[in-house]
Amino acid sequence: MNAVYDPHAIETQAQEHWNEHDSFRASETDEGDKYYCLGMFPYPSGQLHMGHVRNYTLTDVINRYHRLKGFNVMQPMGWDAFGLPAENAAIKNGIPPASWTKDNIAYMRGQMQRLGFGIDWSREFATCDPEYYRWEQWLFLKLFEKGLVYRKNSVVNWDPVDQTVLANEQVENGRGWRSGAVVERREMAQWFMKITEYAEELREELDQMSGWPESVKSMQRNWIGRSQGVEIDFPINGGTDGQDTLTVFTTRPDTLLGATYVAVAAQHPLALLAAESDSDVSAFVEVCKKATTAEADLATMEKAGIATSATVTHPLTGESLPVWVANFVLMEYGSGAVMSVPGHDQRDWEFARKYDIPIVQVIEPIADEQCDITTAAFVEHGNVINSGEFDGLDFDGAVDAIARALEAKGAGRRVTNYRLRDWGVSRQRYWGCPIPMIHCEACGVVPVPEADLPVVLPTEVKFEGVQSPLVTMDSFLNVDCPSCGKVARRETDTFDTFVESSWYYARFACPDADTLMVDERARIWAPVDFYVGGIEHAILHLLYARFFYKLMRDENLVAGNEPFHKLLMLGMVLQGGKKMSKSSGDAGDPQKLLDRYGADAVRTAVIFAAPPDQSFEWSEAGLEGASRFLRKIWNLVDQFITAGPTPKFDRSKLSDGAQAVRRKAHETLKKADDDFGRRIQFNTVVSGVMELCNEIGKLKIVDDNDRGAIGEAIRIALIAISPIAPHIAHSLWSSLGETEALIDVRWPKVDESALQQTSVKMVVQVNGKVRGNIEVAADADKEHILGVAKAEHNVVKHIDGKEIVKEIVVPNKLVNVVVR
RNA sequence: GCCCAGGUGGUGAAAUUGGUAGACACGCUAGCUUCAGGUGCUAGUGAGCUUCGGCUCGUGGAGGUUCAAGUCCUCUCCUGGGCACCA
Repeated sequence: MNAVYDPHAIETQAQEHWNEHDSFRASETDEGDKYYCLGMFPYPSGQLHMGHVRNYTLTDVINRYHRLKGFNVMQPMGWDAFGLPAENAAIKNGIPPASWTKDNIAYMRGQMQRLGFGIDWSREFATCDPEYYRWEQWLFLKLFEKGLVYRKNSVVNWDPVDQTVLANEQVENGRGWRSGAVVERREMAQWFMKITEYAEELREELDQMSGWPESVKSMQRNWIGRSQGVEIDFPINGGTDGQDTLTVFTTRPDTLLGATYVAVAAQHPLALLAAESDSDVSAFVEVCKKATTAEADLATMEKAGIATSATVTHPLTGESLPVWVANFVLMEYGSGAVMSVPGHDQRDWEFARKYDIPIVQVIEPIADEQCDITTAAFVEHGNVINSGEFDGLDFDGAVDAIARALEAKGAGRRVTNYRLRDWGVSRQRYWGCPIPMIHCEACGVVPVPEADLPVVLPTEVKFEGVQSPLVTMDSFLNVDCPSCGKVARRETDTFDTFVESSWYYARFACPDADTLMVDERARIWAPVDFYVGGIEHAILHLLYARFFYKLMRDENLVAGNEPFHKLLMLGMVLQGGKKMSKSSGDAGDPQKLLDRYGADAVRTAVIFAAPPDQSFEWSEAGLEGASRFLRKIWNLVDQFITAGPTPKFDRSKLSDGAQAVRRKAHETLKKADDDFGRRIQFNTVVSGVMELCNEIGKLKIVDDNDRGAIGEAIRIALIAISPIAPHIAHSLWSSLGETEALIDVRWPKVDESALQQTSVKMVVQVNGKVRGNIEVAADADKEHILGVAKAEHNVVKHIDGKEIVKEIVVPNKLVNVVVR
């Protein structure tokens, strides 16, 4: 072997070995239980950033560890290839999105190969391949047949200057990012998937998903947002046949008698009706149109509203309540109208204060809680007051009594409501999967016949302005109506790119399946055993993917109900305290780090920097240390080999020093196994191996028997570090004279006898403060330990002449003597 | 605004079940080696005090539970992620 660590030479060699032996080719028939750990596939933005390196290194570590444990591992890679950045590049540079994307993929694939990931490249695909996206078109048609897909109007951000729909990201302070024009809300017919049909299953199953972090399950639960309450009909005074009741949903029917007004969204039919005859209302509705569709903006904006001349009748008291139009009521949620109880809802309270609407108290506290509705709403549950026959009831009693009273009058009903809305999948963009629908003047909307799939997205396009080229492309647009045969127009909207990422993990099982979305191999590899990706995907992507898995299950394509058995949410790699983005420069580009330090050092540094679930600010500082550590291992093994081959050894005849190193080696092996397999914390594996190497380096070897034990310790260090730094481990392993390549080796067994200690060090505390250290026999009893502890000279100083109140002995850890 | 995380030395972090806070590294300081160095090695490195034995303080902040709290409870501040058309 070379005496100097040369990462580039050994990394090339190791990768050549793996390629020649097809080490990462996954086969359904290989021995061992299948294991499928997947990192969320990347958007091919140009080059890898450190977030990618971290994600796929972690995935590679987990998969390589499972290889060592004898599993049949499948590690694929693909490309989430549709999306906005490709269009932006096309608009800016005139390069068609398809070729831009292809070039990016080629470059990033090269970087991944350079990093030595154990990927089965035979399974690679990009979501912009028609052979891939044809199957989501196929599924969409199936769902259309089943009634799980429908079309309705929905609000988008409209840029009146560029005449285009904007993504929320493209709206900056209410203005279009390119034109600077004030963005408007505009209604458009869009395709929706009925994810709400699966809301209960998606919610309920979370309780069984023990492999998912509680935080993610909690976020999803809140997102689905099941709430039980009552739907109440308020008759509209002077209403017409078409519009004679206003329906609201509330989770607090116990406060119904405290309602002093009702509020509707600016897009609500009642608001639009009022706007026709009232110019002030009309002006307010216009102002509300000039707002983005983002919920965060709605929630933080100044609450505002306007009274209409309309009134409704309280279903129980018969009282007349005014109807207000308010900017904080969401048309998308519930019925787009709320009853307002300013005494017991803080937002209603602030609104009532602002507009001088009466505030009535109908709930009083049970215990000694603060309640003064002149200063704030009282939002806790309590007992009903000022509510006639319902007075004195507690929350449950009041909900029940009021619901029954409403039901008896036919003015309300108990319902379960979900916050989750159906998934709008239409995007008015070019670079996406065409929605397989046809618009015929005579027949209306007609699905593309299955035999005509895929509807291929034309890739030879010229961008003129910001509009999708499809809209003006006759060769794409014009099509014979499948129903009547007359000339019709294709749908020019494409799918939300979340559709592609909702099922790609199953396609990796069988990327070449050409007669089915996924074939029987998906029943072998799916579900994914371990899914790894950024915490920013905790809700949307993971919820849509779960939804799609159930859709595929219902088409008899996959086994089980959930796509991801275990889930690891990575913290973000930050830059300047923020999520890394393409625009933040090349500081995140790993290329120059790879060139300078090599793949193993980059991998080790990114693993050593922080535990996986923690966000961290990227810095190159760790590279130097990682590189130094690898050099240290190299030199250690080099010195060892120079002294000759590894002799056999008798574990009973080791020197004390060699015995201690051997114990450390087996401790490290045991801890690494636990860290890799159970704790999913790999930075401590690196530090563990560092400690082991430090101890090996310090030991003065006395004889050949000791040398045998050191040879064992070195091998343990190499195996333990191999998932993280596989190239150097591969190289040194063969330099040690091992004939089997490290990639084919199995994780060794811990020798429990090596872990045994004859004596243990313990800490002695007096009143919880450390006052000394003692060493006692490992099997010493409590009395003996206490005796030694109380004899320790510094302990004596602190207990002398005091009364001993309590003595606590925690075996192998500490003694605490409590004195007075 | 709502939901979910996180906050520990100069820096990245460790402390797994309530039991020695700061392992392992980076950086810095001093010394040695080499000497051209992006080299290697040794020692020191939380703050303050010290009679050099030790002592006091210390995990964003305030309170609490406990023999014992980074860890559990209550409140609070700050930072990050998500909020349905960025992926």
